[in-house]
Amino acid sequence: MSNFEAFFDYIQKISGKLLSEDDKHLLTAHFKPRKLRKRQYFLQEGDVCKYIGFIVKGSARTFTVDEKGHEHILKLSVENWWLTDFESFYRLTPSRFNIEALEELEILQSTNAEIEEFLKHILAFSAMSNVISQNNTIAAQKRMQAINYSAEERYEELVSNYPHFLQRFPQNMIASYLGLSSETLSRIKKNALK
Amino acid sequence: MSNFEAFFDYIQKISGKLLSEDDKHLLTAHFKPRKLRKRQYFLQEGDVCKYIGFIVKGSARTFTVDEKGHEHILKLSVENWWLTDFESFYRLTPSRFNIEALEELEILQSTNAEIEEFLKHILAFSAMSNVISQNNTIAAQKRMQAINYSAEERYEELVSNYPHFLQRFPQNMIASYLGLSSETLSRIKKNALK
DNA sequence: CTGCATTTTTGATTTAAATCATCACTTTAA
DNA sequence: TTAAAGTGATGATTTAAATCAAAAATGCAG
Repeated sequence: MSNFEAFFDYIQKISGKLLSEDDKHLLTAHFKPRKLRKRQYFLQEGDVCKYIGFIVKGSARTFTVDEKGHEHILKLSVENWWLTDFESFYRLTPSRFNIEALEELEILQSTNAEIEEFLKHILAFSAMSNVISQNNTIAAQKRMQAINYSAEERYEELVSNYPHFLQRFPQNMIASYLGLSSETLSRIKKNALK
Repeated sequence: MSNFEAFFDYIQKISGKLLSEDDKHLLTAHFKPRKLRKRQYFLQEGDVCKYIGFIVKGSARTFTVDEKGHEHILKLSVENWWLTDFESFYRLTPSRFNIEALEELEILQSTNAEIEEFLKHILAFSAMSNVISQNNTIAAQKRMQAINYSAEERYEELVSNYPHFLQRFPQNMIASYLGLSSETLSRIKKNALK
């Protein structure tokens, strides 16, 4: 199934190691293909996030709803990204987040217990996990700096890091992701053209 | 050496695994004790962060200096925390950060190449590394939410997560860590008393 | 204990960004 | 095909927090 080919390529590329035929069979046996329609929820606030999904096609947003009923997007996810609430997934605690498909979404999903097995038995998988952990740690460091950035600076950072997001997601989603009102983002874009 | 006892305890506690005598010898042979005086730099902007340090005693701050010459604290670190710029340390790229001792600082330090060896040969060490990665990923998720928090909310979050920081660090450092001016923090504290 | 540094508090003013309101335009759905 | 909902732009107003300025409190080195 071509879904899995992209997945295998991804693992091999990130880890720098090859998957054996046995590895591939093990992954194919335990990662379940799943489709979600636009607006469908992968995770709802209050539920334990039992699954982690590898995005084959489509996109999703992770968001919270505050006391005033306002939504705040924490993450926008696209192809070849992992989809989960790591805290809830690792610790089996109820999630504070919602994860919703923004477009028709195709994922390969698995459970915590299965992931533990892959880590133990598939060399490329655990190497990939380490690389992703490093990347996450680095991304976290960068994110921490964002507190001190102005609206313009946060926008500029997005433009340079994820330029394709601007085409792919509506402006109000981008604004929410940047922690801005959509009016402010609209004005920033106008000024940026000059 | 009692320095190492605390370090071993930490590894065993976090990993949930025991260190063998061989493991301990390997760690003792490669982690070098080092002392830094107050105000001394562990890392300067522009340098590659060659070391990772485990804090035995004391505290440090990780900060950047912006174009206007203003300092922004990204991280405050205390006993039993790791001290490094992970991006620079993992990727061997010049760092954008400064790391400075805030108090007399005692660490056990090691290099990237040595850490790789520990990960390969010491089961408890690699288990610890995985747990820390999970924690980092979760912390990163939480930090991302901070963008949407008001000054008060960020302060309240600090109070509940790291209450001892308030005793240990001067208020202007806390303010910088929260991304606030020290005047604003002073006013928040006054209001919070009511 | 004393005098100077640093840190914290307090007040007045400015500024960046949110909010509120409206309009135009485009999808989506009935 | 028409209404309804979603999206984006723009202007007026409000608000949270920064900045500027100066006084009080604290901490130390001699």
